[in-house]
Amino acid sequence: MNIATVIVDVPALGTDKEFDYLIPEKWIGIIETGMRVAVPFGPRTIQGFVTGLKNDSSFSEKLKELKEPLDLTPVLNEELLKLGEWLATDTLSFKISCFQAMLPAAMKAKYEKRFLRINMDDNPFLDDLFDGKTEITWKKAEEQNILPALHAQIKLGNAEVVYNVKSLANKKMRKVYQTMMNNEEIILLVNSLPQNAINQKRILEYVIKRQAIQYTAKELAETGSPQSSIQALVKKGVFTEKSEEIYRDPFAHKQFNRSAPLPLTEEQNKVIAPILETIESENYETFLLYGVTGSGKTEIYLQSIQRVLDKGQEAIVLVPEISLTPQMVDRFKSRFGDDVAVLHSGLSIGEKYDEWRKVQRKEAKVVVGARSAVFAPFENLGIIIIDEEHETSYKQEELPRYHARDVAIYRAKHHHCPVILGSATPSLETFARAQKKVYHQLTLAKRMNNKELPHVSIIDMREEMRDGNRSMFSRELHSKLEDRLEKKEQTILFLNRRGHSSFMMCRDCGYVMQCPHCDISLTYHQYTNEMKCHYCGYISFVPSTCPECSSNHIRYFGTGTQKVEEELYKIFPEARVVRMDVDTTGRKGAHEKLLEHFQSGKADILLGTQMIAKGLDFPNITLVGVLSADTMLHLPDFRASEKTFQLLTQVSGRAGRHELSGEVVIQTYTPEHYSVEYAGDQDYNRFYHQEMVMRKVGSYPPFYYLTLITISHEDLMKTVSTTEKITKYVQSRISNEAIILGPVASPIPRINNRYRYQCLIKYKHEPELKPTLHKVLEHYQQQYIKEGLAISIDVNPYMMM
DNA sequence: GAACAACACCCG
DNA sequence: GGGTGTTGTTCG
Repeated sequence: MNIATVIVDVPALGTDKEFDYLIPEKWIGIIETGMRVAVPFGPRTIQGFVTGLKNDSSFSEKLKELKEPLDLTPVLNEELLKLGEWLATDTLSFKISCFQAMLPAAMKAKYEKRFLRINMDDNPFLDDLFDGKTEITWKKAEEQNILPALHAQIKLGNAEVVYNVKSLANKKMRKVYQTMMNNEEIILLVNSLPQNAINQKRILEYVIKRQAIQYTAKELAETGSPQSSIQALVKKGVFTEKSEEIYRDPFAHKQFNRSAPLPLTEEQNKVIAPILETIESENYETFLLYGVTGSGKTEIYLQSIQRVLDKGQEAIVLVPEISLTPQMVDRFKSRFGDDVAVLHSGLSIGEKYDEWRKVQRKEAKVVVGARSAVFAPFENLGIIIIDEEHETSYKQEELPRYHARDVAIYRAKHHHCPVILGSATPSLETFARAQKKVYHQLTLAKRMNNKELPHVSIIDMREEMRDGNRSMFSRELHSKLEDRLEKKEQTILFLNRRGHSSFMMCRDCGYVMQCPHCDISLTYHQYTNEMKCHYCGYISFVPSTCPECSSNHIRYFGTGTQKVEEELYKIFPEARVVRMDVDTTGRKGAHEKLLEHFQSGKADILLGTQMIAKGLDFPNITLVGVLSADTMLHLPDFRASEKTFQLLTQVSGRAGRHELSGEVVIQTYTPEHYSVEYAGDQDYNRFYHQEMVMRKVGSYPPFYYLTLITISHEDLMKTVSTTEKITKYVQSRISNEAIILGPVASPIPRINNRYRYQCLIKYKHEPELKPTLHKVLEHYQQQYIKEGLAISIDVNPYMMM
């Protein structure tokens, strides 16, 4: 086996294939499938993944030798390599992008270009160019404007360019000092030291006191002695100096109280039985764990995982990014201790890398993390759990556009283990599959403490308006807020800002400030006092008079959290409000701090957007107010009703989870809409049936699969004509059963001066579709990429914009 | 994606 | 001729 097949780090269609490389003699037997290697590629050296080993190549020319391995052990096992290939075909992405998506960001290659001086003769000009050294980085040369001069020297044979592949990953190391001396020897040494060597003496006294075999640099430094005296002792042979890898521990400052399994209710016992059976019999099966909020889903997860661990297997738990609050992590850490690795975007690149390495080295058995944690490199998986299964954050919007649920099921089939999809409001796709017995449905209908679900009142804001109430708080919400403030109970106010955020409009002529590069209105940001485009980042001043008609009746509309906060202070000056949105939670850890502040009772009202809808479980919350339930309802998205229902149900579930019972007030302009009405009744079943009718009529999932093709280009005509051509071509290659919508302009027809057209394909079974789309990409990518034509294909899209 | 060869163009 | 900018090809 002296030839390696390699997928190289060039995300392009022409390079999305295996390249053969000779393995140099000294690496034979060391280089394995799944390792990262540095390979020469054209004139450069780049990173690649070894996908296989073989003895002969069909490549007709002479093979190049690969340069060196970048790992000691493979970073991708056979399963993950196969998964990557499948993912690439399934989502129409490049293999290299899929491999990279499976690994922590720290493993992405960093490339470095340097000039090396070859001619060492006395040459003042060369000395000057290289600043007296033997090499200079490309970056430095560029800054100093000496690139042309260096190129000239390369031609003369006085210098050359070397390419380096560096791993972004840096293991955190620390110095440790070991001593082989016993007490007597040390005392002898202390006595032989000169009088003034107090620092060395102090260290040795510490050593005698501690009697440890090894000391960290930090420990020795704490004796108050400088680094130089430690080095002096190393020289004298007291210590041997070593480096060892340490893990960055994001939870180092935290104490986790060990928790024991809780006794299960009768209902929970019924539900967990088939899961445990599947774990025992090592079969693949997908379960839908459908349970209302507070019904004890997490305990089911924990005890299922316990069984998996008892069998010596491993577990993956996916949670939506937003709910990776300490609360969730706490529950897993306190049950499974150091067996848990946590992977989420709040960690630094290095921290993520360390958590990943814990898994790779089998030091962790349970991974709790967001979407990408589904790729955790376990080899003996016993269960995959996806909590809040309906969350759209499980779909990655960038390449590769995969859905964690699909990956989970793929991996579970490979490992013969169960997948649990947990939700109080399952996605229609999942629930429909459970109804069809594709998934095994398990239901938890009762809340654990037998608390009743909170009472929900739906307020028609049109009526409030008619009765002369122009405030954003209905009379009912107002009086309930007053009541809670008096009783010192807590309230959550939820503002569904997605849909329309605050924009400027002239009351006289109706002018709305638009982004000059995108067909979207600018959003007003109070904290910076700017008008900002959410798509291209364009920033403009805030007009004081209307640019169209010069009227000074230009005002901002839509309700931002800041505006609600101001209003709250006006009505309830004594209320202590915590505001949570992108502005107040930007900094790392801010999220947790605000929640802690609220939890400890230092605030009366928690005001926020989406991010407060999930996972919060505070005993003193007795009122939940939704300020405008229907802003999302009018988005051009067939899932708008589903999302509205889910969100309203989720927020309502925040109230009265403990001793105190709760109330929910939902304010809306469309109380008659079924998603609002059924959310008010907390009636998932009726919502499901109504929504399924709508989906059937519209030929949407779960009745049809979708694939969305979006074409964008600076020139409108080019965009339209290309979309037309592609649509026609696709139509000619697939059956009449499929429905093709388009070409039509995208919901946002222009972003960053690029026009956007799209074509939506609805289908049930089209084996030719993916090959056809691949051909489309091949055809156009080659032909048009230089003109700036962009084609994006999203299989099972969640964002229709 | 990036390097480079091939090509076109311009210089006055 | 030579410098400069653009385009197309290729990478094992």
